[in-house]
Amino acid sequence: MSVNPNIAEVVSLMGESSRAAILTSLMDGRFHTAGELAYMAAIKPQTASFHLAKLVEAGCVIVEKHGRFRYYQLANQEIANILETLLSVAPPPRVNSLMQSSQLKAIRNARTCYDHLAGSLGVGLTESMVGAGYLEKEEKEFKVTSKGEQFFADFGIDIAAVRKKRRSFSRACLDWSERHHHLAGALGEELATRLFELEWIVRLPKTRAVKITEKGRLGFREYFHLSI
Amino acid sequence: MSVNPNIAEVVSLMGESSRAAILTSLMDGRFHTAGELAYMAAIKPQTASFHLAKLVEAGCVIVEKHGRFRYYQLANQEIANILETLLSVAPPPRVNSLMQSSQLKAIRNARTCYDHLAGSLGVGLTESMVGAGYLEKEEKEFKVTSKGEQFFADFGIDIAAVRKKRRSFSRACLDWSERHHHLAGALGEELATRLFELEWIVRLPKTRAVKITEKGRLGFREYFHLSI
DNA sequence: TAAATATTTCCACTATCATCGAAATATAGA
DNA sequence: TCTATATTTCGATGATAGTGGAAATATTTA
Repeated sequence: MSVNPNIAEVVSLMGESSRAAILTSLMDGRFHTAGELAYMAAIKPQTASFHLAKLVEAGCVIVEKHGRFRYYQLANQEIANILETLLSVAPPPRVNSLMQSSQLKAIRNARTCYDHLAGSLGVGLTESMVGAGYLEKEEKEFKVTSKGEQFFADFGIDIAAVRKKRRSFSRACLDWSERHHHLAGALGEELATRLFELEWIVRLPKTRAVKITEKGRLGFREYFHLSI
Repeated sequence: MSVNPNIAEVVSLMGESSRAAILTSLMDGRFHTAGELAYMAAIKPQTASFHLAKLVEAGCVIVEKHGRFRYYQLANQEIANILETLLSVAPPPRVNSLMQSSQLKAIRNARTCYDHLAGSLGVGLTESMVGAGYLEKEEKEFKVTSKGEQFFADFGIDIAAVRKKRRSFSRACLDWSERHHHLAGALGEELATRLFELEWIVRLPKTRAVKITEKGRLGFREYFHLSI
């Protein structure tokens, strides 16, 4: 229906537990099939389908059809932002088991936030780059210094190409677990992509937590002076 | 799953129209009786009571009993912030009458945000004090300079006493209508209180808009170089 | 063509919940 | 003590909406 998401509608939609579970699952920024989302929200596929239709209708979620699968994803970064904000507002999850406790630890430690990195790692990287003079914190974004331009180039990221993308270049995103800002926007995405490419981090199954590899541990120490 | 904070719980409370009306009424930062809130939300007292109990239970609202009255207030500044954010997210109110249009103008011009000033006046005052070197903008708060200490003392505000309060001293709060930061926290509250005391501003009935008096117009020009 | 899988549509059931009348409780004032 | 007022509790009602069974649709694979 409407191309632009009606944000008020979005908020009321997120108030329902099953939809909230679906959206939270989508916060990893990846595509998920309807069946996966149904499983993750612990509801039947029909019910998930019902909710997903509403979410698509409201512009919260987009869908791509590939064969008999339908892949769902958050519609855009703005939706992810609202969700992230609401996550920071919501009470911390109840910990019922050791399993959950370690999952929670993992997700606080390093996770994807839609398309960029968040958690302790995301904030740590960002602060390291600010400390090194590669980035400068401004009101709502990070400015890349000339020293930073060089750094990103060395790191294999083409700043000029990233700037051309039709989205905000280097937004500051508030981290719910750390309560600090981390790098988001096109540059944040590019950095995350590069780190996956370098295999410094790998995705963990069934969660948006990411794991820092041994290669990554060394890399983060050398390039970002982060001891993991 | 369920290692993520439960966003549904908090959001669903605010997503219901009667509760939203109650909370919006409470955004003026004052205490209101249950009856007042019922009237403002256009529901029967029983219904308001039902909603208020939920809001208290969830920690959104606090209540104080005085005689046969129960005075309700927003629980804390954080709740006010969330509401302020959701208001900024919601579509602008439809203007059905000239009356509403002027009310909207008034509320954009100068209003209370829980306990401090917001709107054009709140942002204007803050920027004036930053420009004059009384405040310095930091990440999430404003620092009072030594020049500022003197200014506030002259203005009748005891900075040392304000610092002692068990709350954040001088937070920066994002303004939904102006999209700029304004002074909040204990100092923001104290400033607003002082301005009411000086009768530079007065509360308007049934709204959180405030009116700038003639005395205020002169005062804001002289002390803050604001032409109203 | 047939079978299996992914997903949706249709439909009926059910639980939830906002609402409000009636009654109960609490307090102030006369 | 009696009355008026403020508010809550109880109980009933009605509407909304999440849910999942059954069946339809679409697509892949054998």
